[in-house]
Amino acid sequence: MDPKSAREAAILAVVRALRTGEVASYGEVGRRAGLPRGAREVVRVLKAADDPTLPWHRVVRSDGRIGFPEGSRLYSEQARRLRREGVSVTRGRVRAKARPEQDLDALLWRHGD
DNA sequence: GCGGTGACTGACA
DNA sequence: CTGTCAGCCACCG
Repeated sequence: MDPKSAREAAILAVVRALRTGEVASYGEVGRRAGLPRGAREVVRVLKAADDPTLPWHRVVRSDGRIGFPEGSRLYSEQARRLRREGVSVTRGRVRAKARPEQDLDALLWRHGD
């Protein structure tokens, strides 16, 4: 198989594997797909993807912010989809569901803030 | 081939 | 907290 579509397939598989309410950064998706410096390629693949069932909204920046400029159409689209999954989005900041009893947040999103 | 670009990132001020 | 900045890398004109 040609290596280009192999990379794309790997990235798409990683994104599709994200479960409801789970978020990952572009860089993290790249790493899981075997591309340690692939953040920008993840972006390219997401942009080019035509699959409407692809959960692209679960991919955000490494600092926990949404990749689009606040106020843009895609920004609100992503924020809406995330909130519908129980992910809070405040002032551009995304974080997984707060679970005081479990430490799921740290597990999924080791941010150490 | 070459320079510009971007849904990025980590480091630093 | 907010900004730069240098790396990064596939794509595009």
